[in-house]
Amino acid sequence: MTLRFYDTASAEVRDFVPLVPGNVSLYYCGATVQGMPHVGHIRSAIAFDQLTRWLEYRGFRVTVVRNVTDIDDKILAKSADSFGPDFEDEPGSVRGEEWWALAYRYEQEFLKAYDALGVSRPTYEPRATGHIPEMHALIATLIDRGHAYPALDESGDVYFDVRSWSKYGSLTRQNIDDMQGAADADPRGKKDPRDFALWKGHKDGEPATAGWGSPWGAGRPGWHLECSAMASKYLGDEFDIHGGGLDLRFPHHENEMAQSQAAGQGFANFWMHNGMVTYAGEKMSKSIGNTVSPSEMLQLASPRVVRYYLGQAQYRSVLDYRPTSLEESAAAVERIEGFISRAVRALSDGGSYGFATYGQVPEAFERAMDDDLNVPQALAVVHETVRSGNTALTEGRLEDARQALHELNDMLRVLGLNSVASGPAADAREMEALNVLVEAQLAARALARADKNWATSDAIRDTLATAGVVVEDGADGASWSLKRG
RNA sequence: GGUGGGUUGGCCGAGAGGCGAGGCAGCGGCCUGCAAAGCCGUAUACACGGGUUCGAAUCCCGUACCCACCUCCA
Repeated sequence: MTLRFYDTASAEVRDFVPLVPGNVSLYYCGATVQGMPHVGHIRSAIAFDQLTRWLEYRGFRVTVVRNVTDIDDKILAKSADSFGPDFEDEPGSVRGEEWWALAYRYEQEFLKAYDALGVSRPTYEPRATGHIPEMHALIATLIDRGHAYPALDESGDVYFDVRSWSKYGSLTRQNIDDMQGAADADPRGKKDPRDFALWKGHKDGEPATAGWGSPWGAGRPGWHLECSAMASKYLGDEFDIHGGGLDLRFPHHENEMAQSQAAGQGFANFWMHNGMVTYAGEKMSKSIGNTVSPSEMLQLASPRVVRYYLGQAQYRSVLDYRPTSLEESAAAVERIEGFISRAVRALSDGGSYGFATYGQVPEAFERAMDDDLNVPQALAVVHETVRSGNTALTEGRLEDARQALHELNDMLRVLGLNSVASGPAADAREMEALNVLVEAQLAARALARADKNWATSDAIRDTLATAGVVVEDGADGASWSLKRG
């Protein structure tokens, strides 16, 4: 078996070998907490969660860092608006909200969404504002080495000098001189319009809390610099994988790579980028206004179904959301859950799942995941296992059914489908009461059926169906479940 | 203009020279008192035009269209 991942920097699928045997260091870009999360953000997190889980299945110890960018232009602007006369009361918005309060509020919203959809917590989740000294050190190194300079005007900015770094553009294979709009960009105090800010000088009107002292004057961090500083702090000067959305390749990741390597670091060995979520063929984004939020999706389907949907495609492909998408995923998930509940009932074996170490997944599943996380192919193995398990149950081959159930369980764990709720959390006492009532109805129905009184039997089934209780007759009697919304 | 990626059956979505992944929907059957679930079967699918080859969805050349990025973006 060989693990292989697509590396954006070399534009090819390469064998993955960690720098330190047995350990993998992964940094992926998290949220800029300037607004509510949409499912595009969550898809990215799910993709890197699947990566993490697969590496863990393969026996690696994985250190995961996902940053929070908790200061930027939009956060400050939005906070400023909340003090202004044009402030509009949207759901969840707060009048007169300081930038740091606003950032924290959205950070919590992202966490809620990640948790609801079974995205494992990273090992570290550093905030940009907590790493100002590390950024200063990096800037100082870059200035010493001749790759950065204080702005030529009085802005207090510090810029990276792209002309001083011959490899600038190599991540995205771009030639500096071919970059569109470079010529007409506002040069401000830059030597070259493509130079980007490492440090942004404090401006009049910005809150004093949004400025930190530095050798180059008060200011705040540039976006790209944060990630460079935090990645090397937690993972070292060289680490295995840097991830993020495809839209971050340029300028964000190109700039990160330039800064860190110009400062003498090896930086990321692999660059992995997830594809965009689109809506009717267009990239989901705030500016277009075509976003769908995790909570909207969770109103339409269970967390497990939403996770299945967002994680079903190969992570690099475009995922186009359409109205029927969740229904199709729901049907697929119900097929899987149907086998599990039948198997657990037949095997009286419900207690041993959900934790403990990974067992063994089918070889075909391993091959699929090893090959750049081919989840669609892996899901084909999941469904084949469900089919053969169902057949084993029908034919009374309980050991084979047990084997299928165990394998299925491990596959679902790797895909993160075991750590999300399959339906709205039910109150245990209410479920208990419901169970007593339904079982009483089913007992009455069993009597009617024994008398071949089909009218009564069907009436009971219909009544229960009206209440959302689905009855299924099996060889060993009737069973019931709650219909999903 | 530059860079990267696409176009697969009614829909989603893998594959990458010869055996039609898988799911959803549909159709037929088995099972069932009837259902449901399950199982079995079921499709002249690979944007277009050339070429290479015994054989091309897959390789080569060309064309069309779509998407992303080119300093806000997951």
